[in-house]
Amino acid sequence: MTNRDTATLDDVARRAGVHPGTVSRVLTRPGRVNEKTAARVQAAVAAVGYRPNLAARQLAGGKTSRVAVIVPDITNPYFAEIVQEVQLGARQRSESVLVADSRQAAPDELSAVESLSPNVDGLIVCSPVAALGTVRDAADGRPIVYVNRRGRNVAAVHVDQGAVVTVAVDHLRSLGHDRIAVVRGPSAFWSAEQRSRLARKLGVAQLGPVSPTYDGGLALIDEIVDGGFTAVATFNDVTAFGVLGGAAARGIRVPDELSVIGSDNIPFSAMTNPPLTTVDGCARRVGRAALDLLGSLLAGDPPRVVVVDPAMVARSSTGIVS
Amino acid sequence: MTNRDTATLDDVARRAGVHPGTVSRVLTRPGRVNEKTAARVQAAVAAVGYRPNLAARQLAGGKTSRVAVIVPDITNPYFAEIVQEVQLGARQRSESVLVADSRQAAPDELSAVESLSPNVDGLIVCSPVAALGTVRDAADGRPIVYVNRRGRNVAAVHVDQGAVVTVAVDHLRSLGHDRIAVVRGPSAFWSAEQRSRLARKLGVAQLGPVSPTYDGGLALIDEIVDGGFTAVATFNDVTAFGVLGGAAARGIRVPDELSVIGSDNIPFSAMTNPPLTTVDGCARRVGRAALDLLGSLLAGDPPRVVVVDPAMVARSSTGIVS
DNA sequence: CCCGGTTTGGCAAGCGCTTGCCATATCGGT
DNA sequence: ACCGATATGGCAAGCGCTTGCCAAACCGGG
Repeated sequence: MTNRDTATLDDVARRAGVHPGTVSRVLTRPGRVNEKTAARVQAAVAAVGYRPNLAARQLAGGKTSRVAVIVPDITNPYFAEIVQEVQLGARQRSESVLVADSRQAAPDELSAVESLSPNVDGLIVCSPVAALGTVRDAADGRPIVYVNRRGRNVAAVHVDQGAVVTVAVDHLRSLGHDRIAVVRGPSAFWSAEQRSRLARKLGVAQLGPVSPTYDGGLALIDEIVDGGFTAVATFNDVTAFGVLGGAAARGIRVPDELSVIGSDNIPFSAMTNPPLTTVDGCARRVGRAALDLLGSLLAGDPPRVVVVDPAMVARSSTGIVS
Repeated sequence: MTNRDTATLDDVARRAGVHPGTVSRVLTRPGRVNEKTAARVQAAVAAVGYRPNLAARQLAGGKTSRVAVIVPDITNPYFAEIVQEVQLGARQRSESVLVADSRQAAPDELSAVESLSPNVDGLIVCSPVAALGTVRDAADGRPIVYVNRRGRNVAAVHVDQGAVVTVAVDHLRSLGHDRIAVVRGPSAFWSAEQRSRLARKLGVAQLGPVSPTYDGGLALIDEIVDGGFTAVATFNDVTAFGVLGGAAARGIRVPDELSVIGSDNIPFSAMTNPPLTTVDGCARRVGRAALDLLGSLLAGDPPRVVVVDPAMVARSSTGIVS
């Protein structure tokens, strides 16, 4: 039983004694209609409980009131937090969010962009691995905000990747470590490349690249031991968990014998044993900024880049060198 | 530049030498059109790269090719996995998924259902806390599949909550424990109530209820110690992490002095120290089943309930009683 | 060959909204 | 009072698609 009580523009118009077109203007073109009339219309809108039909609106005008978020892995809390934040912000603007999981595969990424684009006002693409040009083409003209990826003349919000490395290495050095290793992430990631460059500049040893997973970290332990490192900074928290696991399996005490520092500061990083020292990736701030940036793009502003500063979160997986 | 001038039904019709209405039928009413003509139309569709305009389709016919998933917390990997699985299945059916995070609050839950409903074919609502009647009303006639919540005459897929408790308690008893405590979840959750009932029936002590968070578990440690329990089964993995954390803080060795068993089997449960024994909530299976069930509802089938059996995942946070 | 029944495909009426184009009202200035 | 500029709101043409209705074509049996 479909009780389609959905009031239409015409209902509102009739009740307010104006033309439907006028109602439409009141709702979408502030200032275009006389204040007095507008008030009358608004009253009618409230009275009949009018809710615009998005499909009709999109058909006629092109506006969808929807945004898409594409993440490499929704199961990773870092991205889940971004999605959550975007969703929260979108709700405030009466927009809804479509999400797609690309499984870090360029083809999935592109097909997601391509199939979602026609039905959203804009997209937020997180840590894309596909070439930015192909993404843009797949988006069919819809504005895009990239997260943790930069490019020529594109809107983006990203954590300062150089600072991530600097902050971690500084922390470790201040603890007296000088046998420090930085773990490389998959080279398909822009962030991984940025960090690698900085590590090189800092003259810090690099391990990997390994896949940014638990197993990736686990597999690293031999290399760490063999290299005689006393501290290691991983690509992300999950990888750090792997290192922690590997250390535990080998009976290596953390932080006494090995200091481990992650990246992202996902909620779980505070729940491990020992709690993980990590560099906060500010997921919520990033998510919020991405949505705001998309909003400004939609408003016609030129592409901008927002850089957010990472912050050290010192917990118990790092300690003074023994 | 933009060769995406989106071919329309008319373009296809012209190219195939038929009426637009016929093309529409070929695309949406299998068998309604002569096979020969249909083939010609399909060829034309492929030739011009036709992609149906969802907005127009929804306006005219009501079908949206979209489903909504509402979760209490997308940041919890259990739900993230469900969303991921739904998204995966939806992609195969060329549907997209809208997600909303209700923050476990009934009002948010209802407003999400209400605002999403008009623009989706159906909804999957996970662990709702609101009264099912109000949810149904908010959905304005759209079919709903509930996850981990049962109700009279509604479609649902849920883990057998009784079995979750049974399986955990059996595991613990087989290890020799007889001072076992089961942690209650928030009574707003159907699953929490079901488990509580079973625990009572099994004659097992219950602790809490506590919020299903790390802090909730952390706070439990005193009660556990004071109660002299040698084993505790928590409401979910995150709560178990809290208990693990509390135990570590008090110098209580797990599993030697205390066995801890979680529930959900989120990926992180394998990454803790010690790795957490848990009852698998089969997120992916649940997500998949929910989407399939929604599909059958959409096809006109009557509401059905799918029960999935939980499975023990024995790891290292449980051991024989000392 | 004829006839009623069944396919098949054309036709056009919308679905609810936005927006360019106009006609009319309004208004300040002279 | 008169005039042009400007603010206001009506009008209707679609946006791309689905679908009920109907006519033409087709089928098999008598």
